[in-house]
Amino acid sequence: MSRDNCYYLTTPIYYVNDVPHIGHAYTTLACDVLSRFKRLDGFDVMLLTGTDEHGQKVEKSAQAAGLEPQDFVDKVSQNFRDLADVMGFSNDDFIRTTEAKHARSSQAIWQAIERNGDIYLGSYSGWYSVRDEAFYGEEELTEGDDGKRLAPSGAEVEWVEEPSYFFKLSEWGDRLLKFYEENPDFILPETRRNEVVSFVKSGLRDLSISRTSFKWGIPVPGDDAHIMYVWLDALTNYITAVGYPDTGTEKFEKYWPAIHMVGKDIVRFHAVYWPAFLMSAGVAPPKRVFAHGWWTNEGEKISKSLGNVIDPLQLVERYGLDPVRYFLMREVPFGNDGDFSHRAMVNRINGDLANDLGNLSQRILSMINRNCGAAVPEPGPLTDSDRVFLESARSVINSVRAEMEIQGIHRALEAIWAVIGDANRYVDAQAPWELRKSDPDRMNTVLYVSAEVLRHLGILVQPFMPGSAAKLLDQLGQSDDVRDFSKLGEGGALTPGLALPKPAAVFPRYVEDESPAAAE
RNA sequence: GGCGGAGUAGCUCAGUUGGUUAGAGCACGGGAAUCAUAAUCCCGGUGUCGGCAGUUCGAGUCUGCCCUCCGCUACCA
Repeated sequence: MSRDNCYYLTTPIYYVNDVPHIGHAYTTLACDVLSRFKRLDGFDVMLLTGTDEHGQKVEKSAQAAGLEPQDFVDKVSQNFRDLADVMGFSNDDFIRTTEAKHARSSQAIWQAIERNGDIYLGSYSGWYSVRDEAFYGEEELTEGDDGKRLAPSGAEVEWVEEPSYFFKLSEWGDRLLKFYEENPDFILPETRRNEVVSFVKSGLRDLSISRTSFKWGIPVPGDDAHIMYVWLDALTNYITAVGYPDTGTEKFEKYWPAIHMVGKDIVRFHAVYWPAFLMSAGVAPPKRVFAHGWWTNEGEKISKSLGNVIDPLQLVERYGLDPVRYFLMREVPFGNDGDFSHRAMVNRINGDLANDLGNLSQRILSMINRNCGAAVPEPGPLTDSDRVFLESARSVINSVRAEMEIQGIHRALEAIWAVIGDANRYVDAQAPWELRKSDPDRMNTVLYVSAEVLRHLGILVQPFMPGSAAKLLDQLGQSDDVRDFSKLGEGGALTPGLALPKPAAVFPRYVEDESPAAAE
């Protein structure tokens, strides 16, 4: 069992054959935000991402590129490390399934499953699509223009008949259902859980877990003619990274089991096959599988053939990193599908960021800068409304924490933004610009309270927008060692007299380029 | 076909175990203010809560039927 103050979160490992797109960025971003939150909250966090580098498709792509598979994957896996860099991801490790330790781990889990009597040799035949890495039934196929048979996805299929090892998944149905029953939050959101439960209830078939038709993979222990089926290989990365098969190590014991973040398309692999593999191998199943939704682009489904794939690097270039991070986490209830549009993006940037939070910090800090000698003012006695306002900012961490615990990322942001709304109302109601002449002491108090709330906001916003939050906290004179959640509340309160730098805009407005050239 | 989810203000969505005049944000209209990134604040909705019927003193919230959309899954020609 993992320790209470440890938090292990994984992204799927990304298939190197893909070019990184918004879906990859979105999954890892959510994990990054959750991880940063936990670190600030005092947890020992391990965030894992990486690349899935085996399989027939990779083998063929390498061949087409005139490269050895290893050289090919070395090259393309770099794309995903570059993405992590641009997006500011804070992953603690980047695993690659071509690493030696992963082959050892995968073979070990195979052997453990085998010892448990859940593997047998049989043979598999059927129509197989290399592109989809899936078998199809005869009736699902259509005929293409050239007479070739096509999968529902449009991919070509070929008749494959080969010996294969099977995992006795059919015998795991009841145990899986019992596990879901005893762990109602194992699969989130609930709608995905329902799907999985009904899938398992409908009866499971044994799972083919090896191939002989290609070589680019991890050999089956004791039978080199076979390589391990790509999903068993891929899923095992989650325990490889914490040291499997050495389960007695500190690393394994404190981190495993993990929370797996996945796209809704791969829920079954994570919520059915994977726990079954693990239980068979005598390893604890994951803590949770959270499946998020997909993005559309300006209302349209995203597809390569439509040519409307969203490149996260371009988004960052156009809107800036933190606005993109904020938008992706705020715009859509996490778990639902959502639509990306330029208009919605600009609304979030100018509304939530520039107007609400950006302008709030600017108005508070510039009043302090101009009227309080550029230093944190000395507060006088607090009024009831001061106290209520301060308390709401100090306690919002409780609801934010509760939401983050169940991956309610958008609701966590809503709670923070409610404080921002309160803050703007507070400043308006107290009108420190009038107090400047009528009651300077009271002005000092109001600005102190405002700045103190702003400090809380800066701290809270860090997981979502690390760069912007840092700028804000810099302007409040907060050193790096006073920015974690233990400093929320009265204990970390601003020290009167602390000199503050000249304020500068943290969230600039997005101004549309109105030039004729931009109108295309 | 089966299972599941959804259908609430122009848009995106909240609405605990059925109970006072159904909410938020955005958008839109009016006003105030001028510390601030032309930012902020206040005020403004006669929404058939998909439709019909029912249970109830009372239903967005429960029951039945129907319509539409989505997801998972099965099968047949």
